[in-house]
Amino acid sequence: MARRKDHSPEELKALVIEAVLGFLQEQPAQKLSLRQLAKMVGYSPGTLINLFGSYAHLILAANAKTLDLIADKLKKALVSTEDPQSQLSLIALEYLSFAKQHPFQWQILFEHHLAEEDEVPQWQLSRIDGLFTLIEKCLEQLNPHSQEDERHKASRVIWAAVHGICTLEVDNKLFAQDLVTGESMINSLLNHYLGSWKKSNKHQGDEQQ
Amino acid sequence: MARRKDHSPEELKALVIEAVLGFLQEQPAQKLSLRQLAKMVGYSPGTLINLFGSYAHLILAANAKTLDLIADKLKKALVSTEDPQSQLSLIALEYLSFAKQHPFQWQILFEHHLAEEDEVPQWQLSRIDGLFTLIEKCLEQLNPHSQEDERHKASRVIWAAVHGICTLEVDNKLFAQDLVTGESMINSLLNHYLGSWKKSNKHQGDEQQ
DNA sequence: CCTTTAATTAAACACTGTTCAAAATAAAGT
DNA sequence: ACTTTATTTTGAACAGTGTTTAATTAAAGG
Repeated sequence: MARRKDHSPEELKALVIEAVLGFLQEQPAQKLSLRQLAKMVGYSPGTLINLFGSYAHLILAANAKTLDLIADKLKKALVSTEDPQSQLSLIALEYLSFAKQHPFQWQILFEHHLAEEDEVPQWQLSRIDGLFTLIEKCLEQLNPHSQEDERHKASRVIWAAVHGICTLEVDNKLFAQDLVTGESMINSLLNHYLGSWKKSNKHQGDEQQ
Repeated sequence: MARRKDHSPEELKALVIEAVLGFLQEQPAQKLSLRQLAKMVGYSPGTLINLFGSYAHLILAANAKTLDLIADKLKKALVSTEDPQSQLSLIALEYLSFAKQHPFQWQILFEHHLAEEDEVPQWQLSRIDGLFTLIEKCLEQLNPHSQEDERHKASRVIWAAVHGICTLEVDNKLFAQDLVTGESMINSLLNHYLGSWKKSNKHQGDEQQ
């Protein structure tokens, strides 16, 4: 039992990740396991472990793929219009759309925690940084007189807020009446927040008291 | 091996929940297990299961306790000032403060998912509804001319946004420079969003396009 | 005092991720 | 072509998980 070489390591990795994401299209992450994943791709559990290092790192690799898919969606949405506020609105709605279409894939992306002894790898961090840069560029178009640290902060606020809306929508924890959807909440958030933000240039109205 | 009656069922439940929350003060939820929890309180795993029904429902009971603790904190913060915007700011900051002080307890509160076959119990839903009512009352003071469905939506937007900030702060996924803290983000969010919201009464400026 | 009732648990069950030595084969060396 | 080396793959064992169940025992009722 050795060297079947049906697949190269990279091929096998891609195969496994595909199996993970396929599974998560229909069942939650709790029901996924290394052993049945191994059965799906026709290899033994041990093989998958010395491919990825551990089950946790296997999930991390699948999450990296998910992040790439999301980044692609957002970048495609970005080019469909010129107006920066519309751009922000579109990428936020695309973000929500992905979360709703792939709820389990979305959940595991943010609920999977590595053991604290090994830190999140660099390639994962730079992926996220790229998404923030996307937003900051919109903000710069929206208010060219804004300072970089203002845009830095606003990008975090906006993303965290949109992210919160998506999370609670997917988890069904908004307890909102039917007319209040994730989409309408994102519109409300962006219109009010950006409406005020783009007017507040020379550092006033941002801090309270 | 039977009927020790060292504790009444309610006493034992409280004891177990205390053990859960105590454990989560120092270790993440993944490292908690029914078996070592049983050892902590000096009972067998089976006893805990027919007390709570299952491990998932045991965690749910601990989460209910957490929600009560949070609700208490927020209500106490509410009475310390009269100004509605300050009230909203204070309860949001208290919410963040709890998340930072009890990160693992906080995480399990929102990352624990019941199997879809049994729905979330009613007493859990009404607890959350109470928190939304808190916010809606502030919004009514902030803008007495606002309509109920406007406040309904705004309360969801604000809470989801604050919640997103807390989640990403706890998970260390904001990737913000040192000056941008969860607190400063909450201030930015509330000042800009509420600043625009309280002026937009008669249904305008809320929907986009 | 005996019977019934109910609480408690040990043991078994079917899982889980991980480790490791053994097995199998492809590639390299002669 | 044959041997050796190196590498990939895995089955089996291990320690752990939540859950079920039959057996045990203490308390309550008559």
